[in-house]
Amino acid sequence: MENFLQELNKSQQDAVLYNEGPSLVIAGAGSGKTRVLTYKIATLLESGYAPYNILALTFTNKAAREMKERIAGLVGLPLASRLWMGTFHSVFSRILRANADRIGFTSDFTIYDSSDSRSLIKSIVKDKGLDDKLYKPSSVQAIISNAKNALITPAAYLLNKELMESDMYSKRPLIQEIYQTYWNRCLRAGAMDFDDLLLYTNILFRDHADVLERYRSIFRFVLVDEYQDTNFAQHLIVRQLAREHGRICVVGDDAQSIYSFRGANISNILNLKDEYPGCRTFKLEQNYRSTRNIVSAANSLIEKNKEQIRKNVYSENAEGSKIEVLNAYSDYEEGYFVANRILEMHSSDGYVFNDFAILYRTNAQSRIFEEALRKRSIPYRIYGGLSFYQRKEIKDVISYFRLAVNPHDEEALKRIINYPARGIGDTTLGKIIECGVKHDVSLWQVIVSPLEYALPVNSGTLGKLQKFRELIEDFIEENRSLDAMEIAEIIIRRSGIFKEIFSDRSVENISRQENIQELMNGIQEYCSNRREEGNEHISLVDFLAEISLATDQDTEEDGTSDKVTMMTVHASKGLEFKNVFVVGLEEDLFPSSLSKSSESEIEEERRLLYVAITRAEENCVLSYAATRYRNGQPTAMPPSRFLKDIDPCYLKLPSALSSGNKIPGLDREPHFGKYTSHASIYRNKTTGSRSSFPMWDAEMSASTSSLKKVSSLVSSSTESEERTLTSIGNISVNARIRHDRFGEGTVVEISGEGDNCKVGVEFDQVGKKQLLLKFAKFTVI
DNA sequence: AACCTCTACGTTTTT
DNA sequence: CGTAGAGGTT
Repeated sequence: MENFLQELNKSQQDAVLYNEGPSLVIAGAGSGKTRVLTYKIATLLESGYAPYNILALTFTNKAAREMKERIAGLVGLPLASRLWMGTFHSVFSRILRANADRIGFTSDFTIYDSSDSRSLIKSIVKDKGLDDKLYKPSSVQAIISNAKNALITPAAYLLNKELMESDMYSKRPLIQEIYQTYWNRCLRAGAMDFDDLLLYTNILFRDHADVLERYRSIFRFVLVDEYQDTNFAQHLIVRQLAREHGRICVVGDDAQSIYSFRGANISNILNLKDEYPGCRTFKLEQNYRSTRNIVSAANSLIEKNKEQIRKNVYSENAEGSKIEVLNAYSDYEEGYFVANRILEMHSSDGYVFNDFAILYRTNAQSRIFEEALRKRSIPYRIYGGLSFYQRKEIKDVISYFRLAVNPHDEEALKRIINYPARGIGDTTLGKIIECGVKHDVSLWQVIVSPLEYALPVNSGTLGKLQKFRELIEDFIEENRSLDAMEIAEIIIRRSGIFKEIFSDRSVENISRQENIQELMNGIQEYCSNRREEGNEHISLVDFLAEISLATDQDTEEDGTSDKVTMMTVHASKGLEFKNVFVVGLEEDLFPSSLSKSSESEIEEERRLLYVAITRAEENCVLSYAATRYRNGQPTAMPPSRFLKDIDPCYLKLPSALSSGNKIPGLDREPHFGKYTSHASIYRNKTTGSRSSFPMWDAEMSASTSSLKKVSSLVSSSTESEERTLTSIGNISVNARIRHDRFGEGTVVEISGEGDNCKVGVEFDQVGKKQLLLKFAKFTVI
């Protein structure tokens, strides 16, 4: 134990060693927060706590996994793996499964992801004959989610004057009714959404004193990471578990609170001392991650916020270089600048690609950087966007899994009742739903007893439904005895998915096959991991429970590959990189146009930038573009106000336009001129003439607009029924082309017409390929 | 029921 | 610009 302590500074030691009462650790960015938590848990274990007496809550699976690994390194895996450690959602879903009967569920309940719940809301709005423009499923979903986070049930909603009046004002008086129906249908389907996991935990603890008592005595010590991101429901769960005995340690940084949009409330951490009498506060202020310059720059930014706990984050590392500010004419040029800068630093400063991250405000920005990096052959990986589990073919397979575990699962059933096609169309499904609603039973119950519920369908349809029922019952039966892997294989074969997807090798099916293969590998891996931990029987339920709370952030990356990381700033929290590019620093993007209505929203955006900058260890680059494609339109973008919040003495401003310490564009309005000249660049490209910017010529020759030109010529040639198969559009046999993936090659044949038009190309590197003109991305050279 | 075309729509962040 | 969803067509 002594040697642990030597690796900690004084304030870290104090925080680790004080375990007699409640404590709050305010941990500045890069101050070794995770280290304190892991050592604290190790200390608790040494001082006699059993691992299962310790509850440690995090916000991401990744954070939980990393911490578990580090603790395993200190005390060994057997001990570490028996800690109650995980995200709020995963830990409490476990507890809910164990006590499901107390709250009207079974332990096999399904977890709806946000698209499941949106789809259910949509279906309810439709059933009630409401206008889905007014009752937009996503807005209704947000309202319901907020209510749940505030622990307001449908019944409580009805009694809540404020909410009901607000719905009246927005001309949507029936929201409560939708909420009530949503609630009932989830209950009937045996399903919980993300918010329910926290809400029902609160209900469980509130209504069942014996259960609460039991968990209070099990969790003799409670630790919570990232407390600034807790919402009311989470805060209350923690309070119920820990306030009485007061053995709690909460870690967080108010300066890094960036999730208020989903109900996180900074006052949970700011007011903690009032809730836990005798609470001691420890501040970790030394930053070990970043250079002095980066820390100072970040400090000068966050100082502009009014709401915060004052602290003095400092670094004793090298001074480091200044934060570089890049200004580009356009979003494309921004991508080009960043890609270039990465290559420069890669070749001259000895960095590997893993040392770089590009952080942006919105996922939509990733596209341009992908393109720019791909052109320069810089390897990259993207986090976020649509996750693996959101892909259609994966959701389909998972839906079968879900039904095998819980056939009442409405969303899963709707998804695959006619996939693969078995003649049960929308009309029949509509009748089943109507029938279920009428008798207040699940869709599955209607299918099992169609006569009892007087389902109005003909005998042919009835037969099809019974065949479907037998299929699912077969899965349910097999699932009782088989392992996750075995049942998964059976389901994929007997459901007809295998036949559907693996029968041919068409372009789009190949990627589906790969995805399903990847899913199977995932199950296999999950099973072997669980076996290592000493479980013999690994059921499908367990696997589903795991993946319904997994995000693509959690998919294992092979640490061997050397790639630039791209992700949103939100996703980067808790990570660090040697070199960080924060891009798109423009008004209405960062800060987002949707977060400008109040000062507190602006402050949150400022914290977001603070988080982004403090990810950097050695170099940080901030970039912005004067024009950017927004909704298909090139739009003038003023630089972000945050650029002038950072003390310019920590910045290296763009040389070309830097006059003194001014940020180009901040104090004047030159963009209109630049913007128009840019619009003309775009025009020039489509008409084929050359722009006057050399860099554009070099970089944009393989642009999407020239691709468009090819395909538009192709379709015009089909219109005139032209069948010259030696040339089509501006492609002809013997033409040289460049393909994004396959490199350069020579066209050897042209066949088909219209959308089926194919070109055979002999590539220099990879041999002959048939390219479907409709899809292939290449340019004639 | 599958396929296609057209239009409308939206762009915040995530367990 | 890109997609998703509706609507129409085979």
